[in-house]
Amino acid sequence: MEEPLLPERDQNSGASIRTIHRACSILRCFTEDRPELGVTTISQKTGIHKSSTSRILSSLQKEGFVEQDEQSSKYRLGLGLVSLAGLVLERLELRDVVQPSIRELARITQETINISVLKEDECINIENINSPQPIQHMGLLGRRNPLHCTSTGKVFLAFMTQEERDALLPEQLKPYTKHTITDRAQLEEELKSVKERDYAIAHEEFKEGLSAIAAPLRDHSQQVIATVSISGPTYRMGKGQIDAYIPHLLKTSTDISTKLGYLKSEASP
Amino acid sequence: MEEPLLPERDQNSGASIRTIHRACSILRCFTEDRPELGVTTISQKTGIHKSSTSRILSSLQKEGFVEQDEQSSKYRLGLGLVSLAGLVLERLELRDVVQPSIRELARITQETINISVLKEDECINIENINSPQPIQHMGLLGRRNPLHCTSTGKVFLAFMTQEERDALLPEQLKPYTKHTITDRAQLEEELKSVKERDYAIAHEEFKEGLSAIAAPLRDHSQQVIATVSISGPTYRMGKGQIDAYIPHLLKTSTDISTKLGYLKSEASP
DNA sequence: CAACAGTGTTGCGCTTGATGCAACGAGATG
DNA sequence: CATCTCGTTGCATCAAGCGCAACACTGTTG
Repeated sequence: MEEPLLPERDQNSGASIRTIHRACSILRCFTEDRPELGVTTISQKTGIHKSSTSRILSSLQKEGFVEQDEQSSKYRLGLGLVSLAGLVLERLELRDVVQPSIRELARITQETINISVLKEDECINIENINSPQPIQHMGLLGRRNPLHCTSTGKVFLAFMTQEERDALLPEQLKPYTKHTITDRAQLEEELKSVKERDYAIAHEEFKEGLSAIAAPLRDHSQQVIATVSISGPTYRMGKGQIDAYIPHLLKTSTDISTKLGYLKSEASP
Repeated sequence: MEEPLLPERDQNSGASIRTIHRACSILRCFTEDRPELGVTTISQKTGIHKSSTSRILSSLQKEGFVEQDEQSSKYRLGLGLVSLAGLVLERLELRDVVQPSIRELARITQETINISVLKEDECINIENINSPQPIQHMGLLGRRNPLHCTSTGKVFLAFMTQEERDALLPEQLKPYTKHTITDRAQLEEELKSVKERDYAIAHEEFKEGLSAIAAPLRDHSQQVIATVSISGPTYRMGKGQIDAYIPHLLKTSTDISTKLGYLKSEASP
């Protein structure tokens, strides 16, 4: 309704099968804020005719990818997706490797720990241990976050080449809070500092009241393939607390990187 | 190759859009044992022409639902699925409710804890805490398990009506190990006992060396909507150990059920 | 209570777009 | 270098998905 219509996304190279593209567009309509949607709404958001939308949803329902509420007859994403995603996660041997290390980090910090990977212009959480504390347990599996305003994202950006960064970042950086860095030059400065220190900090740059620190995980190819992060409410993540966490975070990241076959080389001035 | 062709599944009511059904069939080809598949293999498994298979895969790749290995050019499931599944999990308020209780249970038992829901004729793990112990951490998010030979599945079966059970269970129960109950009458006996005790035990009925116990979670409608289970290697789950775990398991399940609005009624002889 | 404004679903021809064929290029293998 | 086998792609065909419009249904409204 209030959202601008998503134009049927014009894929770059080679035509995608239209029906599949449409089905995926429909699945992508569902968000954290709007977990349940009606046919008409989806139709408006995607620009797909109402009857086609209804038929595609009905097909997806038979496949278990969406479910329909008995009463409201609205649609929501289905458990079939969870099964498939489970296979994806199972495939990532990374998850097994990190387990003991992050468990220890979680025990020490009592805050939420996340492992994220880069996927196009977002980072996706592939493993998390939630904070046992009553207030806040943000980190959620599969959650996608922007790059320029999260500790995790800034780590990925910092270890890219300038070209890769330019390809991923838009001209105008979207402000999420009043602390979000929206100036490209300023962001570049920040990233340089991240690269030097080997970790990134984000204080309420993405969400008010949320702070996080992240460090890179590297494998045998010396590439940054993932990040480990600690996140929690800002009032528990003050300067002193973060300074205390940093050594543990860096120890965790180097431990995991070593297990992944990373050999620390001094040849990176 | 060695697998029998999946006939293009004839859905019961109303025709599904063919392309979508095909795409989903292709996605379902990937399993735990075969996380990477080539076009030809998929084509044979699904019975879809090789060229169509290639095109559908290519479309799914553009959507992030599958990835293609650079070298082998084989396909595997993609991270896009994890993002969508994340939204599904987020939607299940159940997950939030159970967190503190199962964390406590994990702390006490030091074994893997799973929360599962019933989806058609399988149970799906929607939340888990892995055992911190070095040997075995089975429970995996999104993992689908059969009903008749798992503690979790037997709980679901035990609290169904006879008709529901008959609809879900095949004539011939598939033997997974030499301990799997394959006789329907014997299973009914077992389920009656599960219903009386309010928990189920499975000793190597699904996988050799794996044991588990499960209890039902009920909501305000008095229905069993999920289960909580403790699983671990059999040598750590002997008779004595299980007897020690049962009270904790039952306490956890009743705690969660209470939070879900379940009111224990004595009126069920 | 009838008219209405929503919803999601469904026959029905039309034509678009996904299909199967076959040829192709790229690696691997002998 | 010939020969597999793999995944991809141009092309003509025609079935399959499409938009239209009518439908059934619910809840609201004058």
